[in-house]
Amino acid sequence: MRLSRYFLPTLRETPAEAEIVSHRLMLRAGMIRQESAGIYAWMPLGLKVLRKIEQVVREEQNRSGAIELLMPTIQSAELWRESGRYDDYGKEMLRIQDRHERDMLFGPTNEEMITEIFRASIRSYRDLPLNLYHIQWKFRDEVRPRFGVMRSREFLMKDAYSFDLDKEGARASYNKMFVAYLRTFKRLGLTAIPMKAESGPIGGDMSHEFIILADTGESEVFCDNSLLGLPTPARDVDFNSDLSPMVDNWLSYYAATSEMHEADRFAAEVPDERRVTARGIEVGHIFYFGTKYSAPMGAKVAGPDGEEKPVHMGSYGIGPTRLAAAIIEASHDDNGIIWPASVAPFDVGLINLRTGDEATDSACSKLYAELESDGVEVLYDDTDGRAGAKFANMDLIGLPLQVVVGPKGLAENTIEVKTRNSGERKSIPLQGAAEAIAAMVAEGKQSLDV
RNA sequence: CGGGGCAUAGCGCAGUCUGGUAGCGCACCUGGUUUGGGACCAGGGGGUCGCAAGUUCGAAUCUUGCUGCCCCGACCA
Repeated sequence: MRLSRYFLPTLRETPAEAEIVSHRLMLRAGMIRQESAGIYAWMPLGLKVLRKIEQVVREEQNRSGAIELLMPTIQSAELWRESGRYDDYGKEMLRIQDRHERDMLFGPTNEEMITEIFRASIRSYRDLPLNLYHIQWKFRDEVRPRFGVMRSREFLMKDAYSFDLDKEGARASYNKMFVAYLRTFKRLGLTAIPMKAESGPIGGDMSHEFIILADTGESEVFCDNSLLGLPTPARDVDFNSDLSPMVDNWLSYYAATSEMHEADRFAAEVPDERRVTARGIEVGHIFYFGTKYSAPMGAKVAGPDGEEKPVHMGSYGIGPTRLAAAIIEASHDDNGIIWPASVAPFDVGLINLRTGDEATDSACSKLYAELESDGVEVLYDDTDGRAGAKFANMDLIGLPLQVVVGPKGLAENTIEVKTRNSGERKSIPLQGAAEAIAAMVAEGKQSLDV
């Protein structure tokens, strides 16, 4: 993409309302624009990031055996009256009426709808287990939205719903999501720690929040330092095998949010030097809720014995919009964003230091074409701005590699490559530059492609 | 929902107390000089001063009402 033809409204100054660093940087980098309290438009650069996050989430959901569908944003109140939640949900639910004065709502979540879809088609345990997910916009009318897309009213959520004949089956489904989540966050360049969470009215031990550590996190968390170094489940993990040893290993270390924290246990179980007390951002939440919806809504299947029973369900959420902000919280410096390779809106920022200079223009054009044909996504700054402004802008939007082409280097047949993450620059020969850069891009991506 | 604050050009702000031609920096447009870490000179465009009523000869400024937004707390992916 040529910057001169792109829509990238960056800001040199920080809008006054932005409190935390991710919000500031997202506004300055022209990723988002607030349209109303807690409601944001995603500008081209932000959308590219969002789509890449979605794609990683999607790939790992699919790998685990979950199946994608797409449910509507607007739901009928009728469904929610069946489960009893229409009255329970409170003001967070945005209620609307259509022209026939039917009660509708903008979905804050989809348990009722997915249960309705399930019960319409599935009758037998032979069709289980089943895990259906979608990535769809949600609306929760938060009392006080804040921190940009970190806590917005409208947000994108991947929500998966598992269906099993019994609790044992549900636990296996739960473990699949547990492992898929570990892989998902790792691929996004994050270290997410599963922490025991409020399990709600069902009780039991099957509810975990996935938390990343960041100074601006909203809640205080406590965990064993050992968790930070645990290996991520491998790409070829067999999701049909018994995953409980793997999951149990993760759960054998102490980790809890402040609501679930037990100071005595923490002190007793975790040696002094391994105790971590930090702030955390919740980026995922998984839980089992049994027959909470299937029973009242009549989602039943026949078991091997021919007897019909309500299915056991779980739900599993990840917020891609929140993740975009969370990744920035975890990865930035004074100059701007530092995107992990897996979600960077472009792989390479190509900077032409002297537009209008024939040699520089043609070297850039050639490099640009070669990289693009190699499948490298390039944002080519072909504008006639000054060097300093171009560097600053490129640092701000945080592309992993910056390729700098100017008359000085070209005089010696070299160009410069800067790694955003380390700040390291090196000159490479113009000859074969595209191949060398493509290799660096591939290497960067591979490091996250666990 | 309780407490606090803000609303003046795309962004950051001054002007409001003490009513009298709506300003500054950045950004934008034109021309020129520049060009390896946010250049310089000259010229220029852009505002129902959040909305509505009121007071006044005259309101960004005073009064009242409304709306939007932000922050702190309680609640949530």
